[in-house]
Parts: sequence; C-alpha cells; structure tokens
Amino acid sequence: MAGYVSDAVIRRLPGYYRHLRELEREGVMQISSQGLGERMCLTASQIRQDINCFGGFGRQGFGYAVPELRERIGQILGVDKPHRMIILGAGNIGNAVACSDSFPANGFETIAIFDSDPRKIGSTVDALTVQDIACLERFIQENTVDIAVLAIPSEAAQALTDQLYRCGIRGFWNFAPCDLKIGQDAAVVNVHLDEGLQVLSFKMLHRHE
Amino acid sequence: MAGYVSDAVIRRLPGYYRHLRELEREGVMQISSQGLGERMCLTASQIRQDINCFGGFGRQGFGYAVPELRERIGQILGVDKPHRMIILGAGNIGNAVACSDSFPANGFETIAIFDSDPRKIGSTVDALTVQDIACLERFIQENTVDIAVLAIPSEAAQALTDQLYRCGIRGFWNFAPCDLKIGQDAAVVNVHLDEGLQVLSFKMLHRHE
DNA sequence: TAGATTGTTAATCGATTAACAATC
DNA sequence: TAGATTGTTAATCGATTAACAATC
Repeated sequence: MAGYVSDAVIRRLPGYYRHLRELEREGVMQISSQGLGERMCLTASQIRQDINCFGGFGRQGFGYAVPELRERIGQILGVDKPHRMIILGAGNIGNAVACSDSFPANGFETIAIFDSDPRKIGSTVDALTVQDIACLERFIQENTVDIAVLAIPSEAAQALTDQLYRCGIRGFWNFAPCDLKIGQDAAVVNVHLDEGLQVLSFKMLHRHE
Repeated sequence: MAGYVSDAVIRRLPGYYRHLRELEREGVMQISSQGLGERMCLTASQIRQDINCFGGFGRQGFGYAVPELRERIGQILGVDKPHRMIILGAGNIGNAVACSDSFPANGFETIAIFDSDPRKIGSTVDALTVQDIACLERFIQENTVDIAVLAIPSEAAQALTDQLYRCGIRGFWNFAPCDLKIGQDAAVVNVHLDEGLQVLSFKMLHRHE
C-alpha cells in the first residue's frame, strides 16, 4: 500500500488526522482538497500528493469522505490500535505524562512508571505506584510494553535505552536533551523542549528581518 | 549579518549549540566541519553552508574555534540574554514547565503562573503562587514578559492568545493541540506532544518497509 | 612553502506546485 | 451530458551535496 513515504509527509499526517476529526465533529461529511487545503494552510496539490502516498481515497468530482479518510489516516498512523507505555523517570516530565488524560484518550496508556530515587519509589503518581528501576526488566518480561518514555537526565539516557532495546522495546519517546544511538529497527521521536525554546528565542530576535 | 535563513537551518541551530557546548565541556578547543559533521551526523558541506548563513566564523586550514563558535551561535539564537516567561494554565504541563530547573538554567525564567480554576488559584507551584487569570493584563503591564507558555485546553487557546497579543506579548510557546492565528510579528513554537506520539506510532508500524 | 580546511559556486537531489487527462 | 475534482505527470523551487579556488 505505502511505498516510500518522506519524513515531510509523515510529519503532516497528525495534522490531517486532527483536522479531519474536527471536521467530523462539526458534521462536515465531505471535503475537497481545495477546502481542506484552505483550512490547513496547505495547497490543494500537496494534499492530493500526500494522500495518494497511501492510495486513492477520493472520488473525482466529489472530493473526500471525511469519516472514511479520517479512519484510513488513523489506520495509517496506527492510532486505531492501543499503545502501552512505560515511563522512565518520575520527575516533572514523567509525572506530567503519567497524569495527562489526553494521551490515554488517544490510545496511549501509561501502564507503569519507574525511578531510581528511593525517595520516589513507592509514591503514587496518578493511579500508578512508582516502581524501582531495578524491577524494569522483569516488568517488561511479564507485561506487553510498546513504548518507553524517557523522562530522565541525559547522562542516564543512553545506557537505559540500550537496556530497554535489549529487552525488546522498539518505540522510544525521548524527552532527554540528547541524541540516542540505537538499532535501525527501533523508532525514536525526540521531544527537545529546550531546543524549541531556543528556536522561539531566535524567531523573536530575527522576526523583523 | 544574517540574510534569509531557511527554517531547516533554524531548526538545526540548537543542535549546533548543544554539541558545541558538549565539546567545550570536553575541553575540545577547535574542530573542523568534518569533525563536527561526524559528531552530529551531518555532512561537512552542510555544516559549512549553515554556519556561513551568519558569517565566516572559521579559519582556512584550521577549522572553527569551539568556544567562539558556541558563543556566536548563542548570540544568533538569542540565548545569551535572559527571557522571562509566564505560564497560562496550572495543569500537568504548566506545572512541569514551572518546576523544571533546566529552563531557568538556560536563561528561560518563569516569573508567574496563571489559572482560571478557583481551586488552583492561590496554591503554590515551585516557588510561585498560582494567580487568577483575571489579573493577567495588569501583571503584564507591571512586569516585563517575553514569552507566554500556553498550557491550557485548545478551546481557550485562541481567545487567550488574542488577549496576550493585544497586551504586547510576541513570543508564544504553545502546548495546546491546535494552530494559533496570530499577527505576523509574533513568533510561535508549537509543542504538539500528541502529534509526536502519532508519528512514533506510524514509525513503529511501518519501520520494516 | 606545503597541507589542511574554509567559503562559495555549481551540480544534484528531493519536495512542492502546476497542469491536465481521467472520471465520478 | 456538463461540471467538478481527483490522481498523476511535468515543471519549479529550494535544500543538500560536491567541487574547488582562496587562504590560513
């Protein structure tokens, strides 16, 4: 179905999914590439190109059926199936991810949270008890885990990533401000919050040029 | 000094800054585009092109002086000067940003946090007291605020952004899962965590293709 | 001076946009 | 059928890579 899909297209997919869900909620049942483009600030041409990476979901003279296209893109993204996450690090970020209800609402459920700090182990975060990171490997053996959320300091990130990879984890959501070296069969998404702030600083400084 | 700089280059700048800081910490005083490229998984050619957007910081036959280049990129990013942030929304994300000490360590200081929920107003987050969002405009008039951190639900984001813009705020770090419409002279960086998770889901699903 | 490496121009590659035949 | 809009090919644009003269 999908041949090679460029990173540029992949990064736009969640935007399509979000806008189509909004349209669905608004009761809009069909939309042309033109109409969707205006809404998303993309050209109609780009929208047709993007969607056709995955097959011809439209009908000539009509456009796209909103609920169908939303569903197909959901399947392409893999968000039609649930994902089980464990959080490494019960600091500010780890806690925020654990407590958020927008992730489980979108099918990403946190099933455990780990830390190495004895003062944190045993405390509760949302409905979860912080577990000792020494129990990590056993937990992974006994439970299905799709995604590891790295919410730990940079210094610990690479060693922990290696350990998780050895345990079979292939999805990493990395909040540590570092790059991870990992096997090609693993998927990594970095959330470098500090870099986002620096880009914001740059844009503010140079916005009149 | 800097003519037009593409978004692709801007997004790489924080990576340069981070790697140069690391090199400095390791005591490396000079580096060639080749050496930096290997470290950052970029081509030497791209590194020279990127750096030359901002002027000739290198020396032929020698390479780049690490501390000097780090400092210049810091200036280009604007992170040599402090930034003052206010957080809108004392939920999970707002609290995590307020409590993090990595942002102030990099010159991004949170000076206030606001919420509209009476149960949250008056409570303390880190060293700050959650203020009533009704007091927002007065606070901005009486204090220097560079950046607004939007850590509120999507429904409230646009109206609040409009209000902040009218009060003169021109830097927005948006955690709400929506696009903001705003004047061209404002700078916005979106942190769409849910979209990152969806990209991760996609990559995991399609990683063998 | 000789060697190394930049700054910069030219070539290539990939992504976006435009155009239009196919078709609902 | 006529009008609208897709799917797809061709043209354009921009970003990355290669090459090399300039020069430290």
